[in-house]
Amino acid sequence: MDMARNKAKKTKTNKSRGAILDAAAFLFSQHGYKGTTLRDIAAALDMKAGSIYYHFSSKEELVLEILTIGLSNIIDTVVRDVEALPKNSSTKEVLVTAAKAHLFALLEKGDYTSTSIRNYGQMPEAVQKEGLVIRDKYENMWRKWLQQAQDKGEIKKSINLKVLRLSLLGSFNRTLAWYKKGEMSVSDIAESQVEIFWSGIAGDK
Amino acid sequence: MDMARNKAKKTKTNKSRGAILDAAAFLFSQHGYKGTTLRDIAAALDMKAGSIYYHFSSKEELVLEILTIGLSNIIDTVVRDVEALPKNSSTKEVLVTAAKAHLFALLEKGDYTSTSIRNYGQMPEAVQKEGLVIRDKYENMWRKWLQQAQDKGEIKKSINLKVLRLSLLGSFNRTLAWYKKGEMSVSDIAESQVEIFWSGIAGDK
DNA sequence: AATTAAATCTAACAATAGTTAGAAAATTTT
DNA sequence: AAAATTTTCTAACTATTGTTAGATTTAATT
Repeated sequence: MDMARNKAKKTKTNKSRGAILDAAAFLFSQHGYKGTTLRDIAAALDMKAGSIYYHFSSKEELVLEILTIGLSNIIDTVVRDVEALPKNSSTKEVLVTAAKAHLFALLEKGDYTSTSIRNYGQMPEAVQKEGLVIRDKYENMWRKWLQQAQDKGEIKKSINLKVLRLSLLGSFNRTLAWYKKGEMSVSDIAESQVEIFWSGIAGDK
Repeated sequence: MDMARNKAKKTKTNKSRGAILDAAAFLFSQHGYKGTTLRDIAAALDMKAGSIYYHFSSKEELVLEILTIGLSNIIDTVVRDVEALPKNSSTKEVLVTAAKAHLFALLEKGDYTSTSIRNYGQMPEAVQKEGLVIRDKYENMWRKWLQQAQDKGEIKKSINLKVLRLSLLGSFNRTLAWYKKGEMSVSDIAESQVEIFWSGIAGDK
């Protein structure tokens, strides 16, 4: 009957919806998608499993949203920080900035990103497909940066860019497996990693 | 009654026991531990789930054996190849050799190793614990090699060895996620990766 | 060929999973 | 405060899971 009415319904839904996402991201990152039940997630919030269905229509929808948030967060952070650099920044500066941004997003909002990066295999196919799309977009950015740097002579011609890109992102992402809060700062880790890739490790003797 | 008799019972058991391990490793690596059912594994071999219990006493025992095989395979291969080098080999030679051995083990017996390296979280605690023991042993080898190389001046003093070790192994292991048979050879990937770490990527301009 | 042992199957059990419909409680709006 | 709406709970259903005991088949040994 009445058509224009429910536009900006300030549904207070968003409170526990966010709480559910957080709890689910944490548990997924800890025990995997299949290893986490809706009852586990509900219990972490003093709720019952059935209640989750008021906010999400399925377990799959829940994990899809976590995946999207996790991956987008990395991309957005990296893009923002890199674009904020002066136009004439050196490749190394870009690398350090991107590395720091990537690691910050990865290790701070860690529950979302690690859910996204590990355990592809156990997720429903539709979710995997969506993840690939986002990841490809991100990898293409890196592909472009590295190619431009090599064209300008700031990266040796002899370097295989595919191996480089995958080694870089591989060692960034693997940080998830060993990073412990309080030991080394995210910033130091990023600088250390870029320094290794940039200058190599060979001694002078 | 008769005591010494069943010493080397050439039980023909070993045939389908191995087949079960192979099928399980493949499925685990593809869909994760929790995402693979005993019925899936049996079906892949035209068997029924119950039959698996003639060879293994539980799903946990099955995955534990796969994990042990996968990790030990990497360690054994790497140790064998590195120890076969002449005593006076350079650090870079050691690195290239170790990288190749690691990647070969990782990518050839890939089902076992990738089951072992991904998806820790979903495995039973006892299995995780065992995996950590083996992994620590391996990481300690690398720790030793890198430390000696730095002491001898073959790796810059300024390099943080912890970050280096984890970056190296991280990018090796991440190869699992992108390696495709037929594109780049395992050998080339290993050499490429070591070259990047060894000499860095900085151009001369 | 008969007997023994090895391997698989059948058929079920109990536990747990995602999911759902409707009742109950909590919150917001009037 | 009454009414309407939003949120959570209850309680169940169905499918699937790891697992088991016993019957059955296949292979090895005598």
